Order: sequence, then C-alpha cells, then structure tokens
Amino acid sequence: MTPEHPRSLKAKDSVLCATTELLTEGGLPAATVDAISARSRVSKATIYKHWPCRTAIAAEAFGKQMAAAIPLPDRGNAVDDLTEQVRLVSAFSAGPHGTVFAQLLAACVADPAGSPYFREYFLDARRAAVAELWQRALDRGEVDPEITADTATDVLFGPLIFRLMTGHQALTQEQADALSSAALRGLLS
Amino acid sequence: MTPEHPRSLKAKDSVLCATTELLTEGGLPAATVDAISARSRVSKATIYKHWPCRTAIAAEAFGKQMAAAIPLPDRGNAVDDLTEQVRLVSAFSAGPHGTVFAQLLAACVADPAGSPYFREYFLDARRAAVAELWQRALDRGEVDPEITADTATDVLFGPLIFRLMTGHQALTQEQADALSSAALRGLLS
DNA sequence: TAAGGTGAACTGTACGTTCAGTTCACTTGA
DNA sequence: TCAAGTGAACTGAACGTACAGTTCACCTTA
Repeated sequence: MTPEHPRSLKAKDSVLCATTELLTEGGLPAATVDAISARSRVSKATIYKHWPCRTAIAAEAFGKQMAAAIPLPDRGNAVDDLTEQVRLVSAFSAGPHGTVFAQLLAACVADPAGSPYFREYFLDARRAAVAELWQRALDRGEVDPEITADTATDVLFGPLIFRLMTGHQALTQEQADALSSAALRGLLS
Repeated sequence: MTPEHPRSLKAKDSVLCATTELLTEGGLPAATVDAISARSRVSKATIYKHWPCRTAIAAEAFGKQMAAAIPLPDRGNAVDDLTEQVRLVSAFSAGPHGTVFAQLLAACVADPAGSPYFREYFLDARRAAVAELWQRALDRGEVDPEITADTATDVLFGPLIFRLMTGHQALTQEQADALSSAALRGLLS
C-alpha cells in the first residue's frame, strides 16, 4: 500500500473533520461533497482519490465518531451487559445522531457502493461488540445456546433501527428499554 | 375532494400499474418519474397533480401490491398466527420485493415528504394487522400483557428489516424463522 | 366549453470527472 | 551544505450527466 505521505494524512483528516461538523449541523443532506470540499479546503478531485463516493466519506466520519462514543460494557452479568449496550446505542440514537444514523443507513441502501464502508466503520464494530458479550453470556449459561450472536444482534438492534427509520414514534429511553426488554425476554407470557 | 372524474381514475391507475412494473423490473432506481410517465403514457404534469413526489407514487404502488400479497392469518393460536405473519412478510421480503421494500424505506428517510405515504400505504396496514393478532393473543392469554402491540410489531419485524437493509447476510426462510423464533421466545436461556 | 390531460422545454441541484497548473517533501550532485 | 530537480499529491474551475419537479401553450372529451 501507499506509505501515506503526510499530505495525504492531513487532507484525509481535514475532510473527515469537516464532514463530522457538517453532519452534526445539518445531517447527511448538508454534507454535500461541494460543502465538504469548501469547508475542509480540500479539492473534490483529491477527495475522490481517497473515497469512492460521498456515502463512504460520511460513513467513515460518522463511524469513528460513534465508535468513540460507545464503549464495551462489562458488569459481570450477561443480561445487564447486553441491555447496557442497547441502552448506549439507543441513547446515542435518540439524540440528533440518530437521524444521521438513519440517513446513512438509508444512503447505503440507495447507493450500494457506500455500504462496504458503512459495514466496515459501523456495523462490524457493533457486531463484534455483541459477539463478545454474547460469548461471555454463553459461558455463564445465561442465554439460549441455540441462538447465534448474529441473530441476537439483529433481534436486539433491529427494533431500535426500525423505529428510528420509520419514525412513527419518538425513540425515548423508556421506549428503548421496552424494546430491549421485550427482545431479551420474548413476547410470550 | 374531487369527485374523481373517470379520466383521473384511469390516469392514476395507469401510473400505479406502470410503477409496479418498473419496480419489479429494476427496483426503485428504475422507477424514474420520466420512466413512469413514458410507460404509463401519463404526462409528468398530470402525475404531479396526483402525487406530491416520486416516493409517494412508489409507496402507493408497492404498498397495494404488498397488501394484496399478505393476508391476515387465523390459525386459532396466537403464536402460530404471529409467526405466520412474520413468515409471510419475510417470504415476501426474501424475494426481489425485499430489495424494493428496503429501497423504499430508505427513500422515505432521505425524503421525508414521501414518508406519510409510506406510512399510510404500508406501515399502517402491517401495524393494524399485528394489532389485531396481538389483541386475539391477549384475549387468549398467550402473550405478555405488559407489552404493547406497537412494541411487539417492532420486535417482530425490526430484525427482519434490519437484516434486509444492512444486507450483511442473506435473508433465507430459515434465517427469518430463527429471527422470529428468537423474538417470540426471547434470548435468555 | 371547461375540466382534465398532453408534451416539451426549462430550472435547479448535486454527483462524479477531467485537466492544466501548483505545491511540497524528498533526493541528487557539486 | 545547499541549489536544482523529481514526482506524488493537491488545487480550482469547468464540464457532463441524471433526475426531481415546474411551467405553459395547446389539445380532447364529456
């Protein structure tokens, strides 16, 4: 690979920084490539040497921001750990970041070229976190061993994301708790 | 409201029909307003007299198609009924229609003007269906009365949608069964 | 004859591309 | 040690394209 000349690093950094700002200020619609170029003072030509498409830039910028905001909990109890992870994600999502997350996920569906970036910078990290928590929980015999970590991830986060995207109801902390509780314990009486 | 002159009805119908075809053939990206206009032989000017934006057209066309494809089951048992409903939706989603569904949901996030249509023509119908099944299940005491029908809907369909949108794993019938089973019974051992 | 529809041209926005020219970190050689 | 040279990386500005949505003069039919 390229030995990453200092100029490249600086340009990449400027772009990601400007993108994060724009995303915070006005969501994905505000993070136009022209706007990013203007604010970062990096030319579009250079930007497109580093990323294949607009979505990729936003995914990288946002993914790094989110990763920094959500640590991996360890309370010594599987249910609490998983619940805490969902709580962290939902607290993050309930704020203005949630909108950006939804927009980004949506953009990756509309523009498949960006989805590898989204997967790399966001999904894989979340999935790995849950996989670790799930393994701990399995070791402690606290969860159903028939269920894979992937299925658990989808069951835990899916409802959150679904509500976020359809926007039919506000995503408060109480709502998030109800969702994760129902997912953990099941719907049956 | 307009008394819906026969010409209006015909135009609307042509548009919805053409849109359904285009969605089937090439997904949402193929259902350009120009393409819809060309195929339906209804002018763009007329189209924009009936719908506020592109997403609205697609949502209406697709919603009607989906509603027709997914009946409300009644097997005399809540668990089976809910599972069956999720199965129907997932079978529908696992095929080429699933992609369109994801694209449409994505489009409504990117373009909020379309989301009322999406809600009206798709989400509300699904939500109403589950609400009815949920009430039946409550009457029979088969599900947790602490959980609302809305929460149940999100827990049942969220994982499916999440997987569909991120596309990290194929959505086979087995996968869908695993998801709905985990959602119904919970993750705990 | 008037409500509804047509068609074609037009505007605006934003993605992604291209290219001639510039900058800067580095070798090279005296 | 320092001027000259080299090439990779960046700039700026223009351009092509695609598509959403609008407008308007004209036609058609109940």
